Amino acid sequence: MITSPSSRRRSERSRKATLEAALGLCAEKGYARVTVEAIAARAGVSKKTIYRWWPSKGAVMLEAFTEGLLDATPFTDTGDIAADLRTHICAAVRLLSTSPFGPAYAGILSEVHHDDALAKAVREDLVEPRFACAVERLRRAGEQGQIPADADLPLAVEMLYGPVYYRHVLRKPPQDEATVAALVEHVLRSLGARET
Amino acid sequence: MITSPSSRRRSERSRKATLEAALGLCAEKGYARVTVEAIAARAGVSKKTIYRWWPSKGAVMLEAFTEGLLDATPFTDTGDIAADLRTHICAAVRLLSTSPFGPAYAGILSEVHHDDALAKAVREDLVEPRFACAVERLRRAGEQGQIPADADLPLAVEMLYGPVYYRHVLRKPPQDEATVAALVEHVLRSLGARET
Amino acid sequence: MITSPSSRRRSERSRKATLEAALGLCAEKGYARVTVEAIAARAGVSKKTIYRWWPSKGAVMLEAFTEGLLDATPFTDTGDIAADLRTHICAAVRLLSTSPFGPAYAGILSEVHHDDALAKAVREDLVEPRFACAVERLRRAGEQGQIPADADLPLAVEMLYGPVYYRHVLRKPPQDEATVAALVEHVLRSLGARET
Amino acid sequence: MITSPSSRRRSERSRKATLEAALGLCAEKGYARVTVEAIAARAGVSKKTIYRWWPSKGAVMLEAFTEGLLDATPFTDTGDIAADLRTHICAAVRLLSTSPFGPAYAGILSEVHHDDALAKAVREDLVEPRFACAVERLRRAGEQGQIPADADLPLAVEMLYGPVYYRHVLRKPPQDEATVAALVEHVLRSLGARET
DNA sequence: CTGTAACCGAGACGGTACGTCACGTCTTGGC
DNA sequence: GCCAAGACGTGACGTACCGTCTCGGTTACAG
Repeated sequence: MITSPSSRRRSERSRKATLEAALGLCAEKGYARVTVEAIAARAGVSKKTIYRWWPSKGAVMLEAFTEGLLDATPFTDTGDIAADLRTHICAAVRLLSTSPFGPAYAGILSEVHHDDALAKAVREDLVEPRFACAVERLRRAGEQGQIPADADLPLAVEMLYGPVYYRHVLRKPPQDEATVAALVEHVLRSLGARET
Repeated sequence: MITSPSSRRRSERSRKATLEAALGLCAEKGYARVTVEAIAARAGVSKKTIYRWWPSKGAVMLEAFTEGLLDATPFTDTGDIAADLRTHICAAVRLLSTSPFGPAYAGILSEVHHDDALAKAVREDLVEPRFACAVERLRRAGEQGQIPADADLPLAVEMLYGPVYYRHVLRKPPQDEATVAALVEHVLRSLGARET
Repeated sequence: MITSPSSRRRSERSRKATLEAALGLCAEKGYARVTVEAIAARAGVSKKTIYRWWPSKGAVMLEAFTEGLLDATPFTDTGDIAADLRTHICAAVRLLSTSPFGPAYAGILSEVHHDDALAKAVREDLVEPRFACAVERLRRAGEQGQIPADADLPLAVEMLYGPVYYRHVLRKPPQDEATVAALVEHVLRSLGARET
Repeated sequence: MITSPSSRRRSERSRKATLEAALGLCAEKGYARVTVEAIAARAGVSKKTIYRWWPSKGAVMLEAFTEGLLDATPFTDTGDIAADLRTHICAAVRLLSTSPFGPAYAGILSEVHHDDALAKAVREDLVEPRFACAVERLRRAGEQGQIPADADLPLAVEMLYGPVYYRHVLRKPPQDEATVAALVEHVLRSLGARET
């Protein structure tokens, strides 16, 4: 984690209020217009306290975003790889279409380019675990014979997530369910999966 | 264009110097640490002049980036759709791996989320024209029977560009040529193209 | 004069419009808020033209003020020195209470401290001629026996004008007629004049 | 005072450094060329801090000037009204001839015309207290029979200060001691004082 | 009676300073 | 002994004018 995970002395009240204020302000004024000053003021917390526990606004937002993210996009295994991928990608798209999570993640990504620690935290705490989950789910599909054993699974995952990021960072309208379904179908077909 | 494209009286010298300074500073200190003040100082141009012709730092960078982009990633038509896509995507990946263009584009994308005018300019002047070129190239491939006539071409283009954006915004290592080749092959296969 | 006195080619229309705009703006927004840009815009004249004929805003204002001043505060000689001084001082006080002349003169004085040319122009074109007139009027009064022959006339003039400047620069309420009358009477008495 | 006189948290170090820098720069480059930026830079203080405690450059200068003024021009009471007035006026003239106080006060006066708060502060904190002192000193002289009981004391004070302001704002050479002596003598005589 | 040169309006230009904002650090005093 | 409150130095923001400088267009003398 980018934040020191805990301290006996850390005030949970301050932590909660800070994260809540951060997301709230993000929803109201957009990520870029949120300042540490404003978060502190809204949370009734001093700037010093924020800087004590997080290195930057991005880190606050990442923690807030992550807390909101985890249950929103579960990886299920119903035995139907296409359906599971559709479910997962749809959930991700839906989350990114939702305020404040969409703007928050966009903002976090925008800081990734000049904040090495944040970049590391995003990749290690957020992206790679879920990437690995997706690969793992495909691997099981391979074991079940739904896709060839030698399929290039990381490439497939990139082909799934890529268009989601593409639309999000360019602020294009997010995929609807049919588009997600087509995407999943194409990706599976590109791996040489049997048609469903 | 986000800038009024011309004014008889506009000083070409100032324009050139500004764009050059913007890219130079971006290479040296990173997009986020470039300020309009610094661009003005380096270019020997007044801040007022920059604000007269561009609404924001992002707009300056976009113009500079666009000028550098256009010849770097041409769309060729050699008759071999796979080869042409490889060529194009490789060029794009290579440009994004190159300072100052990679950082510049990442920075531009980071402003897209809070700058509507810039978002519009990026989409209309940069993304959509090239997206359309790619679709058009695929359409011709369809006419030549290299891919099915009813293929979902926009989806294919998103599957091509998506992973490039995905890696770029997450600061993952860019694709190498083999990965690009695999990507292109998978996308074509997902469309139902005859194997080459 | 601080301005080059004339040129055959000089546009009288521009000159008039400039002076008028300067006084008008001074009345509306106060001397300090008047800018050369605004004068030029209001007068329908280019900044270049203003700078061609006047070295500074203060010089424009001085010319405008002087044109308005000269007939406003004549030196009469009715044979009664006390009455004539009252008339003159009252006229001066009244002019300085009048927009835009009061603010304009206050503004000019405020520039005198950092503009040597303007200081010289104010003294030579405005202050000293009128100072000399006052001394001369007192000298004639001395010849007529209204005040002693050896009176310190410059000191007397300073005692007359001084309080007017004092109130003006401190933005105290200007003298009313009775106060002017008392002032004149005191000054004459201080010179050893016979009581009237 | 134009400034809130105190705040428990205000840094005395910053306040001192600011006032000192303001006077120093005023001496070196003249009031008009002093900028808040330069004061901040020289004092090692942030502009924000200056604007937190003073509303304008003029207010800074006024505080600096006032601190320097108070002991420079005391009102003594030796029992000899003429001598005391000479002493006081000479001290004032001398202060106004001294850098940076002369330029500073001239500059302050120049802002009085477009800054109502400053005008009020100058009058209330600077001019009127001293004016009242002078009237009071004259009143005691009246009690002692040095001047008539019904003399117009405020008018007398204006006749004393007026010429000092007159010369100062017009940048005429300041009065020498003999001129001050003559002025005082004339003013007292104008009140009907017994000759000394 | 027609060049041609000065003047004109317009406004872009390189600058300086403005007054504001947010940063991240530091200090104080109350709980 | 922790924390809110907020002052502090720093530095960039976007704006306003400065005074200089081209631009074309117009005007009015001089050849």
